[in-house]
Amino acid sequence: MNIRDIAARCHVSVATVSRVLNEHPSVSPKTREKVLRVMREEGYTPNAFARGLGLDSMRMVGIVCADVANPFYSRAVALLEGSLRAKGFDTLLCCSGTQLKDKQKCLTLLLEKRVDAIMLVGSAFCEQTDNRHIQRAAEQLPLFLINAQLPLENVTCVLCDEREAIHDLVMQMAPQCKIPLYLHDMTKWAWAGECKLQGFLDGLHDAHLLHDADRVQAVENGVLSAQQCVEGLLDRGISFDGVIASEDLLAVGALKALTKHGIELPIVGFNNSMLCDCTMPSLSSMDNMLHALCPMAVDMLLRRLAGETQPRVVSVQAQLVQRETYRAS
Amino acid sequence: MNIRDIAARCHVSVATVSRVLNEHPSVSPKTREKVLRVMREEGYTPNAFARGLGLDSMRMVGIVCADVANPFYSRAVALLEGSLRAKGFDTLLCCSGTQLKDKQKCLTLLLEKRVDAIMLVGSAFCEQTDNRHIQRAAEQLPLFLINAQLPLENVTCVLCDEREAIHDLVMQMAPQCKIPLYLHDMTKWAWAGECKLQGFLDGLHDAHLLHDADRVQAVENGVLSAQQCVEGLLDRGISFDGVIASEDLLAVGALKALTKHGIELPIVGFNNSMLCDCTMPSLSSMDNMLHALCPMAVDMLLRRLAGETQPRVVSVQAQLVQRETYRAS
DNA sequence: TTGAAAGCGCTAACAA
DNA sequence: TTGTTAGCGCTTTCAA
Repeated sequence: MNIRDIAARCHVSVATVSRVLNEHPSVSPKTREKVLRVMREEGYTPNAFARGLGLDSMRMVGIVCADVANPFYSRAVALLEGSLRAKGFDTLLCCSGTQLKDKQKCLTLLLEKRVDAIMLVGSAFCEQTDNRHIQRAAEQLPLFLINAQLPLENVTCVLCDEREAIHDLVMQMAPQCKIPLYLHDMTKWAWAGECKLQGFLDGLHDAHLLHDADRVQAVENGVLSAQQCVEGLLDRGISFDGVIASEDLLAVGALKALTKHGIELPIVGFNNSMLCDCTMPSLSSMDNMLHALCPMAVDMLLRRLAGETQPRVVSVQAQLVQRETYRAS
Repeated sequence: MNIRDIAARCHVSVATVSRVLNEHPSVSPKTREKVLRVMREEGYTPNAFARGLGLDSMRMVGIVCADVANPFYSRAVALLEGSLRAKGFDTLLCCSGTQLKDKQKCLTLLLEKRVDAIMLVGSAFCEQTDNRHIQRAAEQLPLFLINAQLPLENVTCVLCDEREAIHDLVMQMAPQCKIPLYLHDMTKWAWAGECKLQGFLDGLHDAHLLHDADRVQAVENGVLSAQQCVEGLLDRGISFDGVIASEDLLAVGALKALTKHGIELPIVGFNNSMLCDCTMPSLSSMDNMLHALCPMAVDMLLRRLAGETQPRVVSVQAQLVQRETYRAS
């Protein structure tokens, strides 16, 4: 059932049917009613892509993340999808994994689908070496990086300043934590991970705290790994008086280790995930403001599609959400 | 840059370029090379939808869930997306929310996009009253329900038998739990919720356990709500000797309440989410086998697209994952 | 092995 | 207000 069938059944031209579809004003009410009625009767559904072909816009945005099963990404995807849908855009979702080759393939697929824009979620898309695939995509359409930064022409970055977040946190905790511990997720190199780590180091420096080899612990991204790490430190008598983690999951591991040893210390995680309310005591955490970043990115996209020029980088400040494991004094 | 441009630059016809694109054998190696080279030089990207228009398949599947920020749904979406991508299908993601009207709109949108199939994730899509929108969609294309069941023609259901899961769990726990408590998520009516609840009631009956008004507690979907509920019971001196929750989140709340009161009881959650490893003690939970369900659904979809007839309902058994809060004796 | 041309479903410019 | 028609980018049939 296509526009021609409807036109025939109504004894009008396809143009008239098309006008009805697009709510064009210059159709007589009578004709409009007839066309609408027949459409309803026949259960007609217009073909969005046939339309898109001519209009050169599929009203579709490609969202890419490494793995939408990861709560951080799924949150971002949910927020982006919602904002986009509200503006009449559909979401083509690609979980790319972390292999460069697969990420490249995702971008190619999206370009073939002629999406109106691409949003890459997470700093997994900042390669250390080769970012030409991103550059190439950005030459064809608006490309946004969510919570990541890349100095490429035509790439817009909307992110939370995580270096600053951790830096300020160290400073803020300094009165209570003279020898803080930083749990660094080393599962996979990531730009964001490096930023946070740098924030911690800068914080140590600016707060005039001791920086020795034990201050930063590299662990795998999992509760158990963090827990074992912290227990190991305790067993070896390595002292610390507070924990900052690059991920809530790691903070949970630290909390478990400390609780097991009957020790209570300030702990702050990162991402402000649902885990924070699940521990005892509940976990304080840095919120990277996805709920603000994502709608902002969509707004910027719309303006860009409308022809307005937009800033290349927008960065917002993280916010500490205080729960039981740490409160600023 | 389109197929005609490439054809012109190569001094061949568009048909030949098309054949190269589709790896059609009857193109001379020399011609093929030339065309491929020019494509590369010009950075040509074929338009997937122009292709789809003719072939009448967009190689795209619509996945709908109420909210992909919910870890249960995001896990399912991730698994489905991965399986689909492996078979060359892209995923159009729709987070529909729980309003009937929005769900209907999602289906309409997907039909307009001429997706090859639709997968509805979660029992939020089993309305109590009106499922005609699903029926209608299923008349146009293969439609799958993941972890939900609806007695509609042409609708394939792939799910975990959650009634049985809870039923068997009650039976299994009976030696240790004579007066189990069931935390029922009443945030929103859902078919799956009713199934689990029924499973609990059936379990009580078959295990010859007492069924009184206190056995089932309806709570909101959140840690705090469950925690307050259980604390309330404790305060009022209502006795129970084990907790089963319809969601891990609720189990966490129960665990918090009990821990706070220094009480240790068997607790089992549902979904086997990442929360289970985050509590102390770690949470035992029923796994509804999404990692099996989702690839299975995709397999069935492919067979169906290939013309094979498939069973209307496939149901798998849940699996208890034993951690510290409960082990079968 | 290659090319010409019809057709996929829709929009919009132009005519009437 | 309505109709005719030329695209949009690609595939495929039929001929050469």
